[in-house]
Amino acid sequence: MLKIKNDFDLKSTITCGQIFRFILEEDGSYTVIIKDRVINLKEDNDYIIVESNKEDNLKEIIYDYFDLDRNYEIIEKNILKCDKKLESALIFSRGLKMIHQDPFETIIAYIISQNNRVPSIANALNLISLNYGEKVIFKDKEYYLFPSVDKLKTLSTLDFRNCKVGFRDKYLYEIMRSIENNLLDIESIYNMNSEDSLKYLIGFKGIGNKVASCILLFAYQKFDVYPIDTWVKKFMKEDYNIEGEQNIKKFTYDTYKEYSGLAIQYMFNYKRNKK
DNA sequence: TCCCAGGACTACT
DNA sequence: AGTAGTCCTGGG
Repeated sequence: MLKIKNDFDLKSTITCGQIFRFILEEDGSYTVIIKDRVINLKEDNDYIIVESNKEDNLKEIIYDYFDLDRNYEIIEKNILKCDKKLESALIFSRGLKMIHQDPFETIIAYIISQNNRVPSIANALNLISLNYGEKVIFKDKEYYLFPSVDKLKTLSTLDFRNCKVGFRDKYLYEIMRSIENNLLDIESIYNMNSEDSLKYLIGFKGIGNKVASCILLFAYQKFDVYPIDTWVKKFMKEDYNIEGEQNIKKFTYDTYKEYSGLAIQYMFNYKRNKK
């Protein structure tokens, strides 16, 4: 068991739409599956109690995944300096972290996310894990890890289809081929700038602008990249009177520079969740 | 039963 | 260069 103290808003971070596979337990705690283990996190006053089936390196894994070593206070100050109007969104979203997800799992998850709803996406990812991932028993319950690259390489288009991914089956099959013959080098994206990595990802079938942006923000921590959805459009229209994706991109990049993705995430969280 | 929402691809102008 | 039609699933 691990006890952490941080200005970390567990609920917002897990439920704000960055990840699809999490379980809200009856006691209000959250269970997530990270790398090779199942992890349960429970708020306890100023602390978060972390339990897992594997204790080794647990602190490192949690800090890396929830981005707890980054100084968000400085980022918030910088964003605020660029735009005073974001103050209420920043206060509302304090403690929201950008989850550092596994790139491979994120690529698969967001290809499935195209033209799809959150419950269906989660269902497909759970089926893929159930059918091809390793089983882990934790507190008498069964969980399934996300399958390895090598495991998913062995699947046919039909195998993917049977996991309820629909017409995206061929994209997933093709992306596994691209990984297999090194056309898609997952590690190399860490070393690319945002513009190049966006172009690189969009070059693969099944990955368009929105999916690529999600992958870069949520798995590669490229904070100047972000997806534009209806909530972002609504916020930009209502609060800044800006319309059109190009205009939104230009405005946010001019205003928030390298933290555009984070600023947008704070807006999104505020707009979607405030009463 | 039908209808709808949700991104990217393909095949058209 | 821009755009209508199409691909599936789950829920109303």
